[in-house]
Amino acid sequence: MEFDKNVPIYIQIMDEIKHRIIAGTLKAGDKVPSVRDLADELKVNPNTIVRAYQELERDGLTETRRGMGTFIKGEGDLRGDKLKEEIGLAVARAFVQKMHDAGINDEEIISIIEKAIAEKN
Amino acid sequence: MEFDKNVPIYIQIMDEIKHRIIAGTLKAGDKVPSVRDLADELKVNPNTIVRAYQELERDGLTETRRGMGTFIKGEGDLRGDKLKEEIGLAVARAFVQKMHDAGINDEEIISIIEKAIAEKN
Amino acid sequence: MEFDKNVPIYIQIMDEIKHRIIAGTLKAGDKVPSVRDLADELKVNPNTIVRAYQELERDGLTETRRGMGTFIKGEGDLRGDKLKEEIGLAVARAFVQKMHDAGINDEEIISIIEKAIAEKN
Amino acid sequence: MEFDKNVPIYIQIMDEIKHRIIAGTLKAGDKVPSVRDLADELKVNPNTIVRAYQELERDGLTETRRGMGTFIKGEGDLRGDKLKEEIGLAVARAFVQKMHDAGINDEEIISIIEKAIAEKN
DNA sequence: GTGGTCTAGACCACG
DNA sequence: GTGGTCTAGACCACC
Repeated sequence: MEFDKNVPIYIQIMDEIKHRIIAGTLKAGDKVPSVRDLADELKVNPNTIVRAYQELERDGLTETRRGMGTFIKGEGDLRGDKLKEEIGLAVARAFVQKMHDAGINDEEIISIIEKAIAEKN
Repeated sequence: MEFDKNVPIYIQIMDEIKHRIIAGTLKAGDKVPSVRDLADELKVNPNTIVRAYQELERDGLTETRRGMGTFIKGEGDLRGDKLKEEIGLAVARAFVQKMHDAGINDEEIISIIEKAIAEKN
Repeated sequence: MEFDKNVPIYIQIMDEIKHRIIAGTLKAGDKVPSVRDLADELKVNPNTIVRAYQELERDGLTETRRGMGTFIKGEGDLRGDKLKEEIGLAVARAFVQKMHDAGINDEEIISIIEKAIAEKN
Repeated sequence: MEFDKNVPIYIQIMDEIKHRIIAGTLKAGDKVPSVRDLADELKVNPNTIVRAYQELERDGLTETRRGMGTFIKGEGDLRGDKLKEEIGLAVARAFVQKMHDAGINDEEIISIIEKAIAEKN
């Protein structure tokens, strides 16, 4: 895993975990790597991992059991699909707001998005 | 004007200027407020305004004429519409990237955007 | 049984035993569940149960008889009522201290408590 | 300021700030000492102060303005009295719950509290 | 073994 | 000057 140096590493680790939940690689009840193991693997300081895990817990995505490790929290409705929807919608709302602020109207938004997508492929 | 504390104030000021150009409040040749005036108006450190103006100039949107102030640069194609397109596309590109990272595919992007728009109205 | 993750599990298990004594479910001379049984029941590491039992014994609430198990110790004054009083007073002392620290005076404490009680019913 | 070594220093710092808000020593809009200054004063690592301030912000009690410092956030209703009430009630709720769990009824709670208060004075 | 906290000291962007 | 992040390494309680 490579880090974008413009965004805090702990945020990128959180994102990675979220992506894995969405992708289904991590499911409710699964154990996440221990702080030390992941720190070694990512060549990152353990404190950085701790912080990422703590923030994930604050977000209600994981649960830590003392002395046992950190686990994906998934009581029924926090499955990948739900999370994907949540994240996606939150990001989309911010995006639409930004576009409106820039004086771009709804139809223009759609057409610009399509342009951006076409461009990427 | 209220600032989003997650993004540098000078960036937000740059955005504000751009929005005014798009909206037509500021047109090519117009004089932008003096550093001191704008600092007072926005209750912000003058240095912050200076930096915003410097970056706007670097972006080719303004030009400073010695002893006269800072002006909107308007040589032909830097009119509002062009700028609007430019900003919009840049924001859209970042947005599409973020959605892809989250495992959301192209059709889903469109549908989520439509949902976000509908929700706002 | 669900655990409050801010307090050690072995403490919570001790509390549970104490509550059972107060409630009368466990009486002097009764045998406490075996370490293995309780560990299974509570889905907890056996070491944790061992520690809870050790501390209960240190507190004089139980005694272990070699090869026979752990029993509620009941010599005269360690009946439920006495224990209830003891626990209650200890908890109350800590509570009053915390409220004083927060700048809440004695009358306010009583009135807040009454509010909290009313709220619960 | 002396620290109780059983509770995290950053929590104790948070409590201290809360107490000062309740006492009126810190009012809405006031600037809290800079991270470095407070770290020097308390002979504590700056990171510890940073964490305390960040958690206070998460709790909505303070606001940090980039490059300017950390300030008490107080839009109308988060004055000392309100906070006092909030903290007090939260603590009281937990206390009442604990007492009920221990099989102590409402009247007993009041009488025990009075005993604990009398004992302190 | 696990996570939680702290120190010491560094570098960065922002105002 | 300010806060934000990170590393390196330590100690602790808990399971």
